Amino acid sequence: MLKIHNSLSRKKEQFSPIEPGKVRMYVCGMTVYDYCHLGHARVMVVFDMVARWLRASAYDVTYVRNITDIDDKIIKRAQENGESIRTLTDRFIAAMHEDADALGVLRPDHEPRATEFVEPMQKLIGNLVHNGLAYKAGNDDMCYAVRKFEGYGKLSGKSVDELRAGERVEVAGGKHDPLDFVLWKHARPEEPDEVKWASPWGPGRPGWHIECSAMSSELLGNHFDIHGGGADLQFPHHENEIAQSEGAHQCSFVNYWMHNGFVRVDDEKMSKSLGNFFTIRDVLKEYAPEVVRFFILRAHYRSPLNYSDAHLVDARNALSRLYTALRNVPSVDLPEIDWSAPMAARFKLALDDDFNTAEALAVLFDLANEVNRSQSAESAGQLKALGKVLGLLEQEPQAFLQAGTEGGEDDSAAIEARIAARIAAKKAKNFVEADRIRAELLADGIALEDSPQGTIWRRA
RNA sequence: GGCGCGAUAGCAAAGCGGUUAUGCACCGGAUUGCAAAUCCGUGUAGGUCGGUUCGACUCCGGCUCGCGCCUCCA
Repeated sequence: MLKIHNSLSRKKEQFSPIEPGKVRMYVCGMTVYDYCHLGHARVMVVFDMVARWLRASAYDVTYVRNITDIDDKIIKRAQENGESIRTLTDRFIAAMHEDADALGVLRPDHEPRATEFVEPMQKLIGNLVHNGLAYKAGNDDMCYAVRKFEGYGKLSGKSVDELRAGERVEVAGGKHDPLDFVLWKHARPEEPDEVKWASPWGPGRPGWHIECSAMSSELLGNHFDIHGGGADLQFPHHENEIAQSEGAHQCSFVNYWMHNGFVRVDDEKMSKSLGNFFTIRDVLKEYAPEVVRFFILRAHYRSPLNYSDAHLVDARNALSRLYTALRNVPSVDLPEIDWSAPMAARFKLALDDDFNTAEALAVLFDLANEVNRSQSAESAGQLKALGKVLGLLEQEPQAFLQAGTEGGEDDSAAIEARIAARIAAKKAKNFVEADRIRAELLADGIALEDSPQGTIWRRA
């Protein structure tokens, strides 16, 4: 039985879907005005893993991950670049897909773009006005009256009075209360026409939080199972979503809230504002995408994850051990996983316990040991099959072990030639020459392994 | 200031009230022409002070330190 740590209760809870056998999940995705960094990689990989595990657990999953393609930073960036919003966002959506594909992140069932759901957003705001929860502020922005929503703060554990928002947030735009947030921004003259939509409250554009309430409701219904995102979205974004959706629909919004921990650099959160971020594509120039995926899944999704070269190298070496086992022992393809088999049962227990991928990977290493010891094709097949559940170990082992860095030249022919020279030297019992070639190759990052079947190489 | 999270061996990272986590690195052995890979084995833990308990890394409390949210942020 699956247990999920619910941010609402701050406890692990037994998972029980609204509709038996079906899971509807919404995850806050990217604001597309720049390349994705490793923090984004973590959200994508973590919830990809969640969706995969739910599917492996025989749930019929509908997974939605939205794209924010209208917001202040996008407008600003497009103006700086002298291009249209659409050109900018299209470009970075394509880049995001490239990064996600590389990391083995399967496409969600729906990737709604905010700009395509402006009508539902307006409908939602209309509901809020009707329910007395929204008002027109002094500057003509439509705002949410936070204090009128009972239960505001239940997700973040904050109380309206404790927030004392005025201390750090400037009360702007004639809001009734500093905590109130914008639902609909009235059009500013300096902004391009591209970001102006007609509305009952005058031309303008949606506030940030409303898109998720509208899109989740359109694609998953007013009440669904799982809502995920980075821990920094818990407040205010997700708190505001609850206020909007429950305020508009007058029903419960989400049953399980999941928040993943941050990627850090030198024990500090990796973020745009701190400027300490590494883009996915930069990291992929140094490390294989599967190594990055493995690095992310090695930690529990709620723990902080420190990024450093040493950790990525460590992850690469660890993953090599699994691939080496698969290289050394041919595997049979298993049509399906027998979850009652000891290793598979442990693996399942781990993932059922709030998606404990660290523990699940430990099982994979134990299984690799068993594979090496028994040389069993069935065990090897099981290792492959379990790895696949996490989106790992799907490459040809040799391809992984011999892969160079992205864009590096293919020098395998030269390597093979030097290996042939060494074999000739060995045959002639010229071990000094053979060892010299081997040392030379190792200096070039190529490690040799002799076996009765011949000599094979991998990148060290 | 308010709210929350964490502190595990050289590094990384889990479970668990009593029995080997796991990976990388290290050491010994097997194997090998020598290595590598692999196997076998050894060692190195649980911030600090108290409490509960027959027994605590694991539960409770204090302290110290680190981090996050309270402002756009995955």
